[in-house]
Amino acid sequence: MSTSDPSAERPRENFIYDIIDEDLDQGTYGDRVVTRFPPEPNGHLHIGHAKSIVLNFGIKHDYADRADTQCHLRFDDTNPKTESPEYVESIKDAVNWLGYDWEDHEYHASDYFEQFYRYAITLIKQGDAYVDSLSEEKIREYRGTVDEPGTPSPYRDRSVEENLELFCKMKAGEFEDGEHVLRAKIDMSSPHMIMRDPLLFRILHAPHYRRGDEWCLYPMYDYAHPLEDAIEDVTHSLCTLEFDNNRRVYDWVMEHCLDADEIPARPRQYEFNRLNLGYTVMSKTKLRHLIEEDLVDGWDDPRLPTISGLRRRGVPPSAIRSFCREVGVTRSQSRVQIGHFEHALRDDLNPTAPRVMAVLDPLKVVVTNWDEDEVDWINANHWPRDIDKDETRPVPFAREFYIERGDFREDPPEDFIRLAPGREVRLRHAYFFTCEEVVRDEDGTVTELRGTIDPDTRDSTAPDGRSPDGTLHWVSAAHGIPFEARLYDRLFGVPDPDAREDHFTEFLNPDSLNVRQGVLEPAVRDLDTDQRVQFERQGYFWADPDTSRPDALVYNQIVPLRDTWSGGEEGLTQEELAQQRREKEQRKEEQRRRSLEGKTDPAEHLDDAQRDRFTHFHNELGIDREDAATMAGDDALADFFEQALEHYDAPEPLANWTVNELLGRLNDRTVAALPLGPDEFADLVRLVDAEVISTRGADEVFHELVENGGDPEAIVDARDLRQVDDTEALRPTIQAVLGDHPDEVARYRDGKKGLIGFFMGQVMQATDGAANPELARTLLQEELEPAA
RNA sequence: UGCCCAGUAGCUCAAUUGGCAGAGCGUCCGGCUCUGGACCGGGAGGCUGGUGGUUCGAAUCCACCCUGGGCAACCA
Repeated sequence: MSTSDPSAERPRENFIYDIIDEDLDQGTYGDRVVTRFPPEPNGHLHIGHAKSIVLNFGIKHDYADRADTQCHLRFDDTNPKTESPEYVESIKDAVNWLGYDWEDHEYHASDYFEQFYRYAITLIKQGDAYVDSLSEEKIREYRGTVDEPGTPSPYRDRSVEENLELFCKMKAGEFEDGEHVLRAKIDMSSPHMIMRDPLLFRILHAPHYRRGDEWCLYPMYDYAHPLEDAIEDVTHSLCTLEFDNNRRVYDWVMEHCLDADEIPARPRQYEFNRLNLGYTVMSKTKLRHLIEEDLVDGWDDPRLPTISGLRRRGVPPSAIRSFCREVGVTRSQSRVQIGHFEHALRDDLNPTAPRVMAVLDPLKVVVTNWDEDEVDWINANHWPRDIDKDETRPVPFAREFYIERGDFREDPPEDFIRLAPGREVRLRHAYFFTCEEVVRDEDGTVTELRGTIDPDTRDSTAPDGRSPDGTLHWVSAAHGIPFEARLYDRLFGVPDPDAREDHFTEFLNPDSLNVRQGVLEPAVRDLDTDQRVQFERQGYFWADPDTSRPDALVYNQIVPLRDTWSGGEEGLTQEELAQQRREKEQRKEEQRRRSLEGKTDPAEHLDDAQRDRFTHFHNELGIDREDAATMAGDDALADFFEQALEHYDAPEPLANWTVNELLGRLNDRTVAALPLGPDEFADLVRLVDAEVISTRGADEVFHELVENGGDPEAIVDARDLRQVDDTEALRPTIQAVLGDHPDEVARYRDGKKGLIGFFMGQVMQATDGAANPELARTLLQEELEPAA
């Protein structure tokens, strides 16, 4: 489905939708869902931005029936050196064209400068920020490296008063660029480089395109962005994967700038994978390079992935939207095949582009059994049979017409089903034609074909039922309109021009633009000039909005038709597929070998005290090396384990639970922060050990303990989780489950044995995890295979 | 030798949070009296990166390893 209305398109599930669903359920933000698209106005938008636009505005549309939704267009204009109003206009134009409306939610970060400043004052007063007077170089030096901690700046401990005074002077313009900066006071030894006292403000004596010379103090992204989101009450702040690290500062700024009561409903940042398209480049600098070096014709060159380029090429906005919804929004980096994009274009254009005939590389054909003056006006349908539309146009057939030069071969290969000497083909919408004579010039080049039509085949069928394999498009020589066709191919010859050692321009495809002088059937004159059409058997085209004139038509190829005959450009051949499979197999084998080689002793990295503990766990308690090392390597965890051991002396099950279950639920917390202590933990393990509860039941109890604490046995009683070991008590439940799922039972008996898991799940659910799993499994098998 | 993220069909992604490994694209075969392309039907394709562990049951939890990517701008 493709329409001009973005809200009519179906949403595609992704993890961000899951998060929003969850927040709506929990009421985290009440019924609000507010997203934003935050470009910096320092360049033109491309298809990668479109993915973000479609995601953010798509959420606004998709949740409109369930929530109070908004999507803000925010210009993140905090760097006066690179930004300009022309870019603002170009971006607004692009978002509009894509079909989205930000209503009255157009914002500029530069409008928030006063608030950024006030928040900074707050941070200074709290002791969370300080003015640093180190040089740019020194700051870098002091920051350390990835494996060496940074060292604090000598200015780090300036008094609040001094900081305040200095910061005011910075704003007042009393210093030169780079003399001072404002930094957050976080942790110079953090393993996360980004947390080593990130810069908040720098001095920049540069006029801002909106604020003029009002400010000489400009905020950094890491400081400004969270505040922009907070100021606008954004709920879900979506950005690309490379901002993953920045989320730490994002959260820090929120926690330290906002009031306590604002924190629960504060904006949160989520990262998704950016769009990487094959055979093109997408970075601003690379695009700019192509334009400045005149390697393409400007930002709107139809070969470029820019919005303006795609627009000029003729790509409909609805096709871009559906493409962006089809590509995955995930956290795994990926490169999307250009074929996917082309498929999305064809899918969109197929039901909307009327068919016409055009010959791009004309070869003249003369019908010897047709009168010179006779013209047969044929009523030809604009639409193929599978499209539910019925509009026709008159197409003139006369003695001389053009066909595609490539549709004729003098000595055709085996599977060639087009025209050759002595062969008969079907002329689209017209007669069967047989080639009888080939005319050449002195160079031997074919200049003309001569032959005859069968007058009894005007409606494309023959009275004797014969049916040629090939169908050719054609255009009457006397009626055809000469025109220029511009065929575009991928800009680069390799899928990853930006990821190679050589400069990316080395890989430019010299044939990315191919200009042809063709002839067009006259009925196109009756179509709107901006109507996208299909030239039959060739592709989708539209008149170039910049250069096409009524007396000199120029058509851009939007996308060619899929071509299974001439060796697919996008699809892979069987051999290529097999090759790819082999390569993958080899990669796996290699990885397997290396991963085995790289194995280390789990106790290797322990310090002396930890090693003693490890020895104790392993040798005296009989815990296996890996688990013993895992616990010994985490002092708090080991303490917890030992305390639990005092309460219930069963080393092995306790170790299993500590490592496999407890560690899994811990995430970033330490055991000390949990609402359950070692005694309760030990009690839980005892209950499982004594088979009072099943592991599944224990899982539920454990979940409750981790969330709210409490007494394990009390929870078991309250939830009635005591394990059911009684065959007669369990059998009815099992029979009920089987009775509720007759289809699955049939499929199981048919051989789909994997369904045993499904039945187990049902039984465990029905009993809230109380059923003894082994018994349940046995009984299920008994019931499912009665005769056995 | 740090920290973070990700590895599921050839490709892009799913998998109701521990319970049937699926979809789209591509590919192959068949159908369609008029596009070699559109449309319809069907097939093949998987050791879920690896090894061990926890569990009645693991793509999912734990440990270690392997592979790829990101992070050390007074850019965003």
